[in-house]
Amino acid sequence: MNNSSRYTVAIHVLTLLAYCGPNPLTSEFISGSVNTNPVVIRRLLASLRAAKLVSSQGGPGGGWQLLKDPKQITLRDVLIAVEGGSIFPLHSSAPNPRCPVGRTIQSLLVGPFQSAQDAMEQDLNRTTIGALVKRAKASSE
Amino acid sequence: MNNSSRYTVAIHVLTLLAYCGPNPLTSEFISGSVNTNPVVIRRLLASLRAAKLVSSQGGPGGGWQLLKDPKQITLRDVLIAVEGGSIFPLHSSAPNPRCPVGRTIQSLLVGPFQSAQDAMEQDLNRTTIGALVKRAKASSE
DNA sequence: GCCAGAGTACTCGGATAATCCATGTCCGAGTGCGTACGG
DNA sequence: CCGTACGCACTCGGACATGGATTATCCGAGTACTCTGGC
Repeated sequence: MNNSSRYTVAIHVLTLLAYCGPNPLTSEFISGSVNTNPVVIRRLLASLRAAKLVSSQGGPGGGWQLLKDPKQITLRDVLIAVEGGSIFPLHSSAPNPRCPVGRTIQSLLVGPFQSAQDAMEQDLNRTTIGALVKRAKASSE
Repeated sequence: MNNSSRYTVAIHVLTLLAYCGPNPLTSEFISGSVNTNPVVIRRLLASLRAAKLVSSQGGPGGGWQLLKDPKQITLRDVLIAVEGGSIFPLHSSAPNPRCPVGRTIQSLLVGPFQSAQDAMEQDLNRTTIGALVKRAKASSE
């Protein structure tokens, strides 16, 4: 598993976009909230754009906007957008095929890994960006 | 070897230890099956030893042995041993506390993240190292 | 024949170099607005 | 007064350094077996 905070930051950014309404936000502004570099935000949003969650616009008044209703974006959608495929990557270099365990272990793990990921994604589907925005607004009062 | 495959390699190694019976295996032998460096195996097994899953022995005839019945080791145990705490790390640097989203997002995510991880771990608990060994032996016939 | 001791081979464990990935910095490409000029 | 063309500020996007982390290599510490010499 990639122990990076990409996923958390992605949720943060989408929540911020939804929180600040329909007007576009620049990567520099967003980086001020996340407390990181604008380029990191751009690269992260590029993968979210590939997942059709956001759009980018250049020039003055440009920036990033949501393409979907925040209530329709679940944490599962975000996870898939930033992590791509499986949460549990297999060996980066193939195991030894001459070992009875090495040549079968990957095929044996596909099932349990997929099952565990499905269980997790089903749980993540229960939370939407819209719900996070609602709670954030409630907390800021 | 990518850090992200630590979990898969850990399962591989434990399965191999269980497969090869009670006799200890050296890190060099194990690395031959995983197809990586012996030191990587040692460091990985060090964390499994900290979790009381394996023991190490120096000298001739030494190596690594399981400390528990393979049927009693679940994939969840392995995950906790190698990943430690949470699957979804929060921001590496704290978000901007002056932003209403930044100062609340982390506390808002703790719940959903914990819930999703619980769901995943519950699913991982269904598979044991013993079951993997059984399937590996069945496949090699 | 039996025991003690040294020697040797084997394994883990830690320290140090090399490599890889993520992050940060810089500059170019494109866009939209404002302004100035000409009709 | 109106329309057009130019210039400028702003933003994203990609190319090139930089830093930290992971990995690989090397050497030392400890252990068990084996061989040898003495009793």
